[in-house]
Amino acid sequence: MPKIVDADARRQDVVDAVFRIIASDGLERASLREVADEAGLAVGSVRHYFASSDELLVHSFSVVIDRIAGRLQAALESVLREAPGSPAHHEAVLQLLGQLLPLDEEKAVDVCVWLAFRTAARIKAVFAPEAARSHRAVAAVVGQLVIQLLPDSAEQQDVLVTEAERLLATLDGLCLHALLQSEWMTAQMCRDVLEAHLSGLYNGR
Amino acid sequence: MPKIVDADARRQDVVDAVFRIIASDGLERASLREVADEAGLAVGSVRHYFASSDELLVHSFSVVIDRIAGRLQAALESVLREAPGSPAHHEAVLQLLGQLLPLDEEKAVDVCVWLAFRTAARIKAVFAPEAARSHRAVAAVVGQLVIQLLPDSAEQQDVLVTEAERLLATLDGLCLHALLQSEWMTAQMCRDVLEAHLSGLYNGR
DNA sequence: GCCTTTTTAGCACGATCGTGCTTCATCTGC
DNA sequence: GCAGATGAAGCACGATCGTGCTAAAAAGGC
Repeated sequence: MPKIVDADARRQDVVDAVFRIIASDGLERASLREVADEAGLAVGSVRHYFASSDELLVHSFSVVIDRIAGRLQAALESVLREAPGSPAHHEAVLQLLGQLLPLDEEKAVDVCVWLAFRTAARIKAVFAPEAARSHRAVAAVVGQLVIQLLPDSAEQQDVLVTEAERLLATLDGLCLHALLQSEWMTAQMCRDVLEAHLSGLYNGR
Repeated sequence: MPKIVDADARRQDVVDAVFRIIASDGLERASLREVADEAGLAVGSVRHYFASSDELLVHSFSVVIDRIAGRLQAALESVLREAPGSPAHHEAVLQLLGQLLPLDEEKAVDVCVWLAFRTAARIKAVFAPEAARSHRAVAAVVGQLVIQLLPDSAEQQDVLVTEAERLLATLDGLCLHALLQSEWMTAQMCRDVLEAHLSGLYNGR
């Protein structure tokens, strides 16, 4: 009876439009009208798939979290497959950390949208649950990575926590700088900073 | 002839209202009407002192940059007064880096407003010049600090640049986390992370 | 006491926003 | 072929925004 449309695919098209708008014009410009235009639909159509503006944005937040967390998880498994200390292991670690940086066009959109939602969650309470989920997911992966990199400090829980938090902070700071000063914070500079941080991790303990 | 009002003081009152609104409700809520209400004035009065909304916001950005840069400069002079390696020197360095973190209520407002304007500058071109000035000012201080902390690497320009950028990234990341997850990223955690980073800097080279 | 200039206050316009609601088109199952 | 569910589109309302503009209020100089 109904007109058959792949609803999930349509929803994803709309979410992609949201991502493009946030990446280019910021979260505050991601209104229903702008999103509908970008997706080539009418406002009423977008609202057919998302009950409200908040639901659309929260769902978009959720999608970008899943995308990033999925890439992180896959990269973590690559790290765990390599022998600690080997060059391949080192490269896999760099690859993992690079998932959180805007090193190519696709990841640039993702981390930009991701950061926009996280900062917006400070003000807009509807984003808070997803922001907390995002934080837990990333912290879990980076925490496991730090445990892997600092096996000698396994008994010193506080050292592991501090180092995980330090690595997380450096990553978020790099991400911020790469997004705000892209001409200065190049991909090479990101890699140099990560190398320096890792070498400090290896030698320090 | 005129009604005598200290125009500069009035402008500062309005700017303070802008700060409070941004810190509590975000930059996008800092409209002329909200700012006027917060300052206890009428919209027309605010517009008497600031030609437009953009001028008000850009001037507010400039004020917060000067505040932070001034504190950084003063802290840098304290650092330079102490003998490198002494406990007093170490404490002065921590004090300097803490100027960029929301460790008390006053600094929390400042760094929150500061971050809001910097991220907005990615989208709103009117903020770009001040954002660039902010970046230069902070990078100059942190750069001098890194030179002071790594005298042995004075000839390796690239090492100094990388370490300055790494310290900047860690600071911005800590600031972001402290603002977004204030219950987890406490002042003590910030200090632990900074201590770990500095100890890595001392031993690494 | 009045005049002039600064300060304060307010109105009105067009633009944008989210959203409740209605209307039309489209396609499937019978 | 047609009934009915579903997708697509649009209107209208109230709220908020920046801004051009006007007008009242306040206060020092004469």
